[in-house]
Parts: sequence; structure tokens; C-alpha cells
Amino acid sequence: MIKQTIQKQRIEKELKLRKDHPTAEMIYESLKEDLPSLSLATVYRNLNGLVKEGRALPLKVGKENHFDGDVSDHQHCICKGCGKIIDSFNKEITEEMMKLLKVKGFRPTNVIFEGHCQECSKKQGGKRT
Amino acid sequence: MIKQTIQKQRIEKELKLRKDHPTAEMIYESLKEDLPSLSLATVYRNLNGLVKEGRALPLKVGKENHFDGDVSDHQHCICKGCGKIIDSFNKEITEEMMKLLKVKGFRPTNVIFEGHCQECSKKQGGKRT
DNA sequence: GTGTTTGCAAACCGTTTGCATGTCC
DNA sequence: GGACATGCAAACGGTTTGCAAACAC
Repeated sequence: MIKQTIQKQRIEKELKLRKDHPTAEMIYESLKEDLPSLSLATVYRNLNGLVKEGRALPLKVGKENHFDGDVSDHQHCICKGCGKIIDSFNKEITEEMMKLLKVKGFRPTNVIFEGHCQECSKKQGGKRT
Repeated sequence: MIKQTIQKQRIEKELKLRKDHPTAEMIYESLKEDLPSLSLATVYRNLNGLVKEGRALPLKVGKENHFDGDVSDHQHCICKGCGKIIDSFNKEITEEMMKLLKVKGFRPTNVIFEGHCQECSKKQGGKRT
């Protein structure tokens, strides 16, 4: 049986409020002032729990794991230069992707675009150095 | 000035030959019998070098980093259940996605589909438990 | 010969885990 | 009261790094 705790509630609330796809560390830092006894391990455990329940989405960027509290249908653009995660809300993409992707038996649930954001594109003039 | 070494050559050759998107560890294990003195650190250094030169593509799956020696235009399907990486060669997808994706200034270079492979879909009957 | 690369081992860093304590129902 | 969650610190696992020795050019 799953029990409600202040930690659990605040962690989920913080994740849903933020739109910056935070890491466990970021959530921990935000909540620490209100919940000084909070442990980073608790943040990890709860975020992993939310993912397991389908109430959060993990996003690997570099060696860090970010989380998205919005599990509605949308896409993510991840910048290879700076690691920034940008949301894209475009149902057409999901529809097209389902239509075009023909990998035997594979059921896609979300799409990720890797590339370079505006700032990083400028920096390197578009080339991959 | 970049120098040629047996290690460098064999690592790149191994990566290009394999179609299973190996990790550094996997490449290390394959080459160790021929190059007994090979160090895992050397494999990492060279794979990272290839990525930097644009001659290999990194693919994060779970906590492991896989590498693709094929940097031509294609997509990857990653199974959230078992971590399997499946290639998809479909230029239409790239074209459509580029057309549909409208994120200010973002230049996509590759597309990743997350989801469940045939076997994992069966196991869980399609639901996310 | 000189500057790059290797091998080794230690350091790193994000994440997970074991365990005693505390808390929710 | 009993199961579950938390906090702490230690363990973990993949990756990176510092350094001396080996090697390519």
C-alpha cells in the first residue's frame, strides 16, 4: 500500500509546476529550504516511482537524467551543444510518425529530436566541430 | 597532429563492422583477444574522438552509452523495456519531421523513437506497468 | 627527438541500496 | 501495531583523468 508523505506530495507538485525538465538534484535543491531534512535519495526514489506509475517521463541528456511532469502527447528537442530541452506540441508529428514508422512490431510512445538550438547553431555556424 | 595507432584503427573498424550499436565495453571485449594489452580507457578515448569528428554517433540507453558507426541519415527506435536499439532507414521520416517540427531556431540532426519492441509489447500487453 | 597516445589505477559523478529510524493509516 | 517511507552513508557502475612509459612520425 502506497502512503502519502509530505516529501512525496511536494516532489510531485514541484515537478508538475516546473517547465524546465529538472533533474533530481534540481528538485532537491528547490525543496530543501522548505524541507530541510529532505534527502536526495528520497527525491530519486519518488521520481522513479512516478516514472514507474506513468506520471513522469525520464529524459536522458548527457550523463544526467531529467524528468518531465507532463506526460501528455508532445515531443522533445534536445540540444547536443548545451543540453537544453525544448518542448514541441504538435499532434501532427505524432500522427505522421505512427504512419511512417514501419519497424516490425515496434510501438513508439514518444519522439525525440536531437540537434542544435538557435544559440548553439550560431556558435558553430551549423557545422559539427 | 593525430597519429595512427593499431588501437585506433581496430576500434574504428570494429565499430563500423558491427551493426549492434555496441558500448565501449562491448568493443573492448571483442578486441581484447587480439590486442591483449588494450585498455578500456583507450576505447573510450577513441570512441569519444570519433564522435567529436562526426564519424560515430552516441546513443544513450539507460545508463549506458552505445555507439553507432553509421552516421548516414537514419532513425533509431529504442525499446524502453529491454533497451534494444533498432535501426529504421526511412528518408520520408526525416523529411516529414523536418517539415513539421517548428521549434524556433532548432536544427534537428536525428530522430529517436522511444517505445516498446515486439517482444516487450507482448509481455506487458501494451500497457505501461 | 618530440609530441601524441597508451595502459594503469585512481578519481569522478550521478544514481541506487542497506539499514535503522520515523511516519502514515 | 505494522507496513511503508525517509535519511544517512556507503556502495555502485559507467566514464574520465593524471601520469609515466611506449610509440608514431
